[in-house]
Amino acid sequence: MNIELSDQEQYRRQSLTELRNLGIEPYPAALYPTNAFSTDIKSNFDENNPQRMEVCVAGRIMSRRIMGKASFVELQDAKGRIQIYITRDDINTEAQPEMYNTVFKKLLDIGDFIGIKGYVFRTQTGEISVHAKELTVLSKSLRPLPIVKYKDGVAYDAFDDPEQRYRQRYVDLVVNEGVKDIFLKRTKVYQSMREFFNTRGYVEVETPILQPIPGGAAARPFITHHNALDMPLYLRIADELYLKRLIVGGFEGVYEFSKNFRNEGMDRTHNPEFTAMEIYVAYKDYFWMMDFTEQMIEKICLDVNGTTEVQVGDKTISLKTPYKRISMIDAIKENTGIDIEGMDENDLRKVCEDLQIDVDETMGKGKLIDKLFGEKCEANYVQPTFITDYPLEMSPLCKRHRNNPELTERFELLVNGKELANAYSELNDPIDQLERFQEQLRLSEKGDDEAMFIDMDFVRALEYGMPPTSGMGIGMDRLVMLLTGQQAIQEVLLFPLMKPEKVQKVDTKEKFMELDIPEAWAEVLQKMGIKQVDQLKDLNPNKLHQDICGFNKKNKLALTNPSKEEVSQWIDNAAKK
RNA sequence: GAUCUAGUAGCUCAGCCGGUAGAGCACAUCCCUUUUAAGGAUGGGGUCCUGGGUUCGAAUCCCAGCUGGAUCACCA
Repeated sequence: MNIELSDQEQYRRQSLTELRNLGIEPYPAALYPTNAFSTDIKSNFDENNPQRMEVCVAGRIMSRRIMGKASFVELQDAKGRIQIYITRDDINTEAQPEMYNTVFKKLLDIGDFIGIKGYVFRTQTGEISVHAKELTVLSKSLRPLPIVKYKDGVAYDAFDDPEQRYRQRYVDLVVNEGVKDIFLKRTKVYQSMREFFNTRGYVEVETPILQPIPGGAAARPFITHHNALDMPLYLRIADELYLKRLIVGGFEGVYEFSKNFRNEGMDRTHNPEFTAMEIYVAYKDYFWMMDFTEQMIEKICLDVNGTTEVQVGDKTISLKTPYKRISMIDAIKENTGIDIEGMDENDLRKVCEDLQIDVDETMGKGKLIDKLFGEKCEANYVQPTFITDYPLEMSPLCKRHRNNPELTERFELLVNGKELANAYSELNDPIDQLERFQEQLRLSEKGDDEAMFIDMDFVRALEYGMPPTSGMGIGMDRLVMLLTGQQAIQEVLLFPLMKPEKVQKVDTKEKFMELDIPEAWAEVLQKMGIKQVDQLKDLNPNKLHQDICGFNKKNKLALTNPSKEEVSQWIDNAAKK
């Protein structure tokens, strides 16, 4: 028996063998003809119909209540749970007379998949259940699931360690109520957004994830290497520049759900890979895009939640249109009382210092204003608000404001004090674009490691001419967080990035035995945590001798203790390896 | 990256001033035909995260590390 397995795992493996001995394959190949889901059975049940509803269901055993010759099983399928009533005389067959007492009661466990054919009825306590007439083993589970019980929506013994939940999301999905719902809603958000774009005739496209120049955003990229071309490649940080090339190419509107990768810190709102949606529409400006964005969000919220209100923590947020619109300068005035209109870099630095905001020499005018806004204003916009007209310097891909050359035609949509969407009237003047890129290069030389690279092909595309265009990007993960009331991005990503689990290498018993260690003692060493023969060579022979003799005594193994000389010979043998 | 905090049975957790490790669920054995966080009785199960140190003695105290979480920093 494998010493690495817990007793429960060993029992389950034993049951597996016994099932096979009884002629029952625990992992059958044939399809199982299910014709009903738990939730549908419950909602379609009609007590007054004298005709029994025959069903065939399949799922995982989540709990068992065994009462002698009769038992109740909670079966969980993709949509929910249904109770199964099983009696000995109903499921035993001539071919398998031990179906109830041995197979069901002894060899099946919580977590196993079974199929049930039977009819729907209501028990004396009123629960709609399936009366089993036939039980089929569909898949044996060798690891015990965490047992989570629910009563009146309260979870008992919830499986709630975030590390285990994210690493073993499959377990989280099986045992924790509501986790699957978040991901079903995530899919609905995508469906709803696609529908919104598709009905307007915009085209979903795919653009490169491996890029020679990571453009379209200010962020540190992941770098990788292409062997055949012997050149560096970057994982995309945004798809903006590619989508605009498509507008140059003559598409009216294009959009993409873009997996982006940014080599930055991780926390409850940042995962190294995340999904943004970006859309670009020709002949529009950012005013049009504000209308478009708020309509889109309202629609998605209604489709997903059936209401325009969402609850995030203790805040209720209304996503009903129209949303407040305020310029960045007015927002700063509104929150700090300071009018920064017309200030130069030095004035702004002084304002920041007066407000005790950390600033440094590498920050240009744009970054200073951004920082000022971020520190003093952003968190105050809980209800959806469009902040408009950002400083030129921090928006190198955005068109200059039609009335003020210091500003750009840009907005961000803030909800719950955080950026949700970002949009421009896109810069389509190729000469201005090149100058802005060059300004970014100067910032980069000044020490701003997020300043953008110059993408000359993108400039060349603009030189062929891009129609006036408005573009918008929205963080899909953040949107799903908002619509599901989650406070951590890890809760809306099926598999958030985690540091790799450390798995200790385990040498086989035989490897220990090669060192002239008797089999019984090899097992003892492994049980004591010496999993690899390499570990032996650094040990003190006296201490090891005492330890293993002590282990023998403590665990009443009744083994004959080896001599000190034998033990030190083991260690010598290990050192020679 | 910094600070704080946590890691004990398959799961959720107790375990104070250092003295042979506990509970509930799960599991095993036996009894029991309609129960529902569902029966009853009995029982098995632990590298107390890892490695050092202090001590006669460490799950407990100290140091370092690993892995989470929170806060901050960073961050379109």
